[in-house]
Amino acid sequence: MLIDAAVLGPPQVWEASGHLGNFSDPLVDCTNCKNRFRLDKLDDPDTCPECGEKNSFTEAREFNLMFKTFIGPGGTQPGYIRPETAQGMFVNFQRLLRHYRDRLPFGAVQIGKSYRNEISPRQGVIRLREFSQAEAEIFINPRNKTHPRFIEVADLVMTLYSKEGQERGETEEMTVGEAVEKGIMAHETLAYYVARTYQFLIEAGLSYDRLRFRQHKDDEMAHYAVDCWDAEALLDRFGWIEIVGVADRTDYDLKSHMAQSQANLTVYLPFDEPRKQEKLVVKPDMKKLGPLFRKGAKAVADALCTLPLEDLKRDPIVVEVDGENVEIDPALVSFEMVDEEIRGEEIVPHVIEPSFGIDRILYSVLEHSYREEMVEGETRAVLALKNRVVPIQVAVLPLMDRVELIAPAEEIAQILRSLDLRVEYDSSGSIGRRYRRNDEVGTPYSVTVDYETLEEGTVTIRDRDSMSQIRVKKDEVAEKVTALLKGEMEFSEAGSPLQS
RNA sequence: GCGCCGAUAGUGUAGUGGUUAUCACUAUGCGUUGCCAACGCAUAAACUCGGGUUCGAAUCCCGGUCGGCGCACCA
Repeated sequence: MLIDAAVLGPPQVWEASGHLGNFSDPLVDCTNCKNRFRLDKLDDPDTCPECGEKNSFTEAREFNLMFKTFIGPGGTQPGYIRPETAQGMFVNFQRLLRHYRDRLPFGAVQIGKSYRNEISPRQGVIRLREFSQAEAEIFINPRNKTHPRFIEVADLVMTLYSKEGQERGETEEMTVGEAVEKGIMAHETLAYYVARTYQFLIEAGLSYDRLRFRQHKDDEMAHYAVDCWDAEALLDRFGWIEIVGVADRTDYDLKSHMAQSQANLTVYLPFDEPRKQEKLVVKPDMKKLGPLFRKGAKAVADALCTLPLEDLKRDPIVVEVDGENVEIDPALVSFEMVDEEIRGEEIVPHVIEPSFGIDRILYSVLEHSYREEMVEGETRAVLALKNRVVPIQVAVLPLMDRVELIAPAEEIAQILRSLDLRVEYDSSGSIGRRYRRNDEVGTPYSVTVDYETLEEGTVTIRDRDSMSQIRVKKDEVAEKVTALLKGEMEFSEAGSPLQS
C-alpha cells in the first residue's frame, strides 16, 4: 500500500528514529589551527589533537542534518522536516496493521521528497539537500523469514560483492538461491527484495555490467541490523555509487517508537496449537486488606501477586513493601494453580527496508542508456532507453513537408494518440535530422509516411537502436507499434525489410 | 562550514568601465529536399541574484545562490 505521510514532524518522531541523536553532532573549531572536530570524539575535550593547543576551541555548535522549523504561532514548538520518508510507515504502523487485518507479513511504501542539511551537497544530483526517495517497510514475522514467492527469483543471477568478496576485491555472479543457501544473504525475505530490486533496476535501464549488489561490512552496518545490501551503479564521474539499500533492520525502529510513544506496536500471532501452561493465580482479599492497610493496600496486593508459590504457603506470609517486611495472615489471600491455554503471543515484527534514491537511479538510467557511435563519419547520439520508460513512444514523420504526405501522417498520429500512446509528430527539416533528433531523446520507433504510402498503403517503421527499417501496411501500424513497444514482437519480424 | 576558483542565449563560447554584447551549433518560419544532423534566406534567444562604487558596470567591490577543487563533515 502506498501512503503519503507528513513531511513535517514533531521532535518525538525524530527522537524515536534516532535522527535527533545520531544525526546531530557537537562540532568545535580550533581557533589556533582552524581544524574542526566532533566534541564527542575527542579524547580530551580541552586539547586540540592537531596542534596540541589548550582551550583553543570555540563553543560547541550542534550540527544536525535535519532542517528545523517551528510549528504554530509563538515559535515554541519545534518541528523537523523529514530526513527520510521511512518514518511515515512506522508512525502509521497501527493503521497499516488494521488495514492488513492484524496479520503478518504486510508492507507499505512511500515516495516523496526528503531533506537533509548536507554540509557538502556536491556532485550534482548525487548529493542534494532536497531529494526524492521511494522507501518500503515490509513488516515480517521474526520467527519465519522465509518468503512464499522466493522460488520466483531463486534462479536469478546477480553480481554480488559480499563482505568476503570485498576482502578479496572480487565480485561473484551467483543465483539468489545459491546466495541464501551458502549463507551469503541472511534469509529468503531479504534476498527476495534484493532480487526484486535488481529486476526493477534492469527494467528501468541500468546496464548489467555496471550494476552490483554490495553487502555492508559489519562495521558499517547499524548495530541492530542483521544484513544490508546496497545496489551500486558504476558512473563515469563518481565511480560506484549507492542507489538503493535493502536492509533487515530487525525490530529496532518499532521498539524505539514504542518506547517513545507508549503505543502498542505489536502483532498478536496465534500459535498453531494452543499451549497449555500452569499458572499461579493469586487473589488478595481486598475487602479485608483495604481497611487494614489503607493507602498501602494496593502495594501490598501487588507484592503478594509476585510471590512464588512456596512463599504463599507460609504462615504468616511475608512480603516486602517499600523496603519493609509486612506480615500477612494467610486467610487474607487465596491462590490456586490453574491450567491456562495460551493461544498466541504479542510480537514486535521485524522490518525489511528497501530504500531507493530516485534522483540517483534516474541519473544512472540516463548515463547507462546513452551512447555515441560513428555513422558515416558523423557522431550519432542515442539514448537507448527501455520502452517502458521512454518519454516519446513513437514519432510520426512525413518524408517531406508536403500536403499530400502531411495528411496521411497526421491521420496516423491521431490514431496512435487515440490508443494513449505518447506520439510526436514532426514535419520540419530533413528526414535524417528528425531521425537523429528522436534518437537523442530516446524515441524507440519512427513511422515514416512516403509516396508508397499513397500508392500502396504502406509506411515504414524505423528502429532507433539498429537504424533499420521495415515496411508495414498503414492499417496495421497501430497494432505493430503497440506490439513492438510491449516487446511482444521482434522488430525484424514486424514487417518486410525496406529495400533502399 | 572554511579556503581557492568559476557562472554570458537551449549548448559551447568571445568580450580588462562606454559594443546594437561576438561566433558556432541548436531551435523557429519560409523555400528547397524521394530515407539518416544537406542547402539558402529570415527570425528568436543570454550577461546567476541582491546591494554598492561610478556620469556610465557583463566588466570593479560586498553579500546570497549554484557549480568545481582542497580541507573538514557525512555515508
